[in-house]
Amino acid sequence: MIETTAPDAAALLRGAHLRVTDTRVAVVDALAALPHSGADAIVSQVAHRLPSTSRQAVYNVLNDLAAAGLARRIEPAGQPGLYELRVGDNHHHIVCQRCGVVADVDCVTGHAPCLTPSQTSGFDLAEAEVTFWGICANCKTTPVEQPVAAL
Amino acid sequence: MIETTAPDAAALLRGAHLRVTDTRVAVVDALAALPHSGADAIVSQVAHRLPSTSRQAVYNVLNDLAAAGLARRIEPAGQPGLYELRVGDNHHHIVCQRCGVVADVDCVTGHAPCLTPSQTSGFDLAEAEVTFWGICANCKTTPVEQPVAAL
DNA sequence: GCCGGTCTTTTGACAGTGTCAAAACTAGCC
DNA sequence: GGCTAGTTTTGACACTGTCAAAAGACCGGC
Repeated sequence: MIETTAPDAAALLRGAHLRVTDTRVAVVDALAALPHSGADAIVSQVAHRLPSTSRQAVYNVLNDLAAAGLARRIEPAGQPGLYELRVGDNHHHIVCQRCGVVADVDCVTGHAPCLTPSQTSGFDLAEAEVTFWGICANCKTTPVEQPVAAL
Repeated sequence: MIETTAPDAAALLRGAHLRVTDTRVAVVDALAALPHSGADAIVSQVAHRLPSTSRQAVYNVLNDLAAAGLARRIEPAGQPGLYELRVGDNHHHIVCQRCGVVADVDCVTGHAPCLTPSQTSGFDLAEAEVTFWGICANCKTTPVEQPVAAL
């Protein structure tokens, strides 16, 4: 499913002053279809529509999207970088320690108590990132298969 | 500096039921001297004392230390894994977006308001990890040189 | 003090993720 | 239609970390 080109993919790109190309539209669609997926998964997804697309092109597009603020890159420890289209809203992530699946968590407390450490060691604070670790509902009911991240 | 073998390195290892070897003591000392440093930096530091130490041995030791709970591995996005000896106390990290230097931040609010997201998407929550991003005092006063290098 | 078993380290190779560079191509605009 | 700058392709490479097997070192028992 979701082979359809979202009509707003092009608009999204234009809005960010990025040229609208097949590759980029396909990557945006892939991101919409597979949130929290790695570059590799995006490459596969894009390949369904544009088999000739190179891995490099996808990396370029993902970097462009991230630079333009259209996508966000997250990188939970022990996993390759993941990309998501949700940006601008301050949300966090919860990662399954067993299977690595990632879910969104809306900003923990509404405002941002965590975002103001008592001592910043002289840093100019730009943002805070919260990652929760746990076991997902699916893994809770399933015997151990293969751990992804150990902590 | 700090070429001295900390007298507690051996004790630390013994306490964790790990054999006390030169390599391990050297790695623990290196971690004490260079907190928040990557495997590569540890290898270099260890090489001062034990030039014959292989990269692989250091990786082994670091993994052993982490597994034994003596060290903790953190992995800020865009950087290789970093190790630190501080464990057990719930502290977080602030990372310089420009030079990559990492500083400790004691637990933000004393207790843990961030550690209880409203909705856990069915996850069994194990722990929360907070990473702050900003510009360190040093980079604030210096024009841009090169992004995320090491110290 | 010596011996043996087990744990560590060495050595060399390899896998995954991501980047660099240059040439060919294409979208957007005049 | 034609031009120019931005994109994509292709191929190679760097970095981080892991795997495997043999050699070596540590620790406990005798």
